[in-house]
Amino acid sequence: MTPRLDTKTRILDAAEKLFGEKGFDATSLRDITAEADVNLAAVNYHFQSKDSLIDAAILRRAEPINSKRIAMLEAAGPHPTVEQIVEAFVAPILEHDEESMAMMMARVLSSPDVIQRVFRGTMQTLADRFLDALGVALPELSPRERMWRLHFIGGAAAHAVTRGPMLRELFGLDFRDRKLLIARLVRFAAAGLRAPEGR
Amino acid sequence: MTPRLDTKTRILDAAEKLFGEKGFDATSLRDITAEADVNLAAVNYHFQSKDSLIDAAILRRAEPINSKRIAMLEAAGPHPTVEQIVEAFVAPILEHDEESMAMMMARVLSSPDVIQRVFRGTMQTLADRFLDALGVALPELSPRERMWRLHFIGGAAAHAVTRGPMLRELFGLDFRDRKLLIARLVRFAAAGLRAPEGR
DNA sequence: GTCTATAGGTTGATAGAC
DNA sequence: GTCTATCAACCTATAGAC
Repeated sequence: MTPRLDTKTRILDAAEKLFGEKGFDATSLRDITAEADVNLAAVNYHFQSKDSLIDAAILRRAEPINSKRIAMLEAAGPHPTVEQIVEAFVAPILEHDEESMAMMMARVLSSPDVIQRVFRGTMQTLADRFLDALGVALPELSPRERMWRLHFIGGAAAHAVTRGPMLRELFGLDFRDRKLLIARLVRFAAAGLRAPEGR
Repeated sequence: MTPRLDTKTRILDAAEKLFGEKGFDATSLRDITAEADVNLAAVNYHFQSKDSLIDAAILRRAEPINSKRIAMLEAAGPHPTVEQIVEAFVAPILEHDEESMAMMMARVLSSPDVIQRVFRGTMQTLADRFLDALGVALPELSPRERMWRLHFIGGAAAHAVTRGPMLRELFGLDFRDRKLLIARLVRFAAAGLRAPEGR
């Protein structure tokens, strides 16, 4: 039998699942404690408030993901291709084992309020790192155009995750499709990045 | 002086604004009636429930937008270019006068629950229409690849809208930037659509 | 660390006077 | 059609026993 995880982890796991499924505002602490099979008061003991729990749930995943992004980018050497840059940017979100986590991250990307509270410094330095890499691979693009295109790619990735379950309902998709989806997105995004800037 | 709009319209306007800013779940009926300067009970008189109000607020905008999408696609003639198809798909969302509406639509796109309840038939027929047009312009792409790429573009458009206000904080953007943003997105997406499918 | 109990506030919805 | 007043249900957060 699997040992019962400690309360704090159980809460985080349940919160992540429900935040992804229903969103942050629609998920109550009671929903979470029921899912985690722990007492309501345990939430406020281990975390101080609902907002702190949201932050903790997000940061538990965002940190390793962003680390992996940087690692993949550096593993590609000093002159990564456009494809390598894009894959380092999107693969760590899309390939993760737990779908619940990807769903929660998609919620984050589409909630300006949460993003502003949690991501501020972290995301900015990450974006700068990738914008620099893009600047080397595609020196003919203006900085502003690079920024917009990186946002487009982030939006496409988030959307792919959010709509994933719905699309899986329509077509039967097996587990290998996650790698295939990454390949699709990389090809699409790399071609978009290479488009001439125009005017 | 501008005449006071009727109560039903005032409620819809206020709901749209707040839904876009805070999301559907985080916006209470009291928030809405305060913003609209109408009585709380008026919401349940004109609309039956909060869910019905959400549906009404979305459909008031979705219908004209989708009509305009189809109109732009048909205005491009029987053999529209890839650029014309993309522009017909994204411009009606991005170019609309009221930012509040664009924000609300972005919320819809990132809420699987709401999308499933409201859009089911409408969005499916719209997507089919654009997938057919893409099939003519890019016959070498498989139907499934076309579908994924259209989703990527929808996600990029939604993301561009959601992050718009935040980006506007960082750089000073004037009102002409909406057309420029559309041009950027069209160029990026058209190049992505033309990428070879691979394998 | 985990529980019960409850405070204190907000929510969506409605009944009924005007 | 619009208002006041109110209900029942829900929420987050905390105090205090074990």
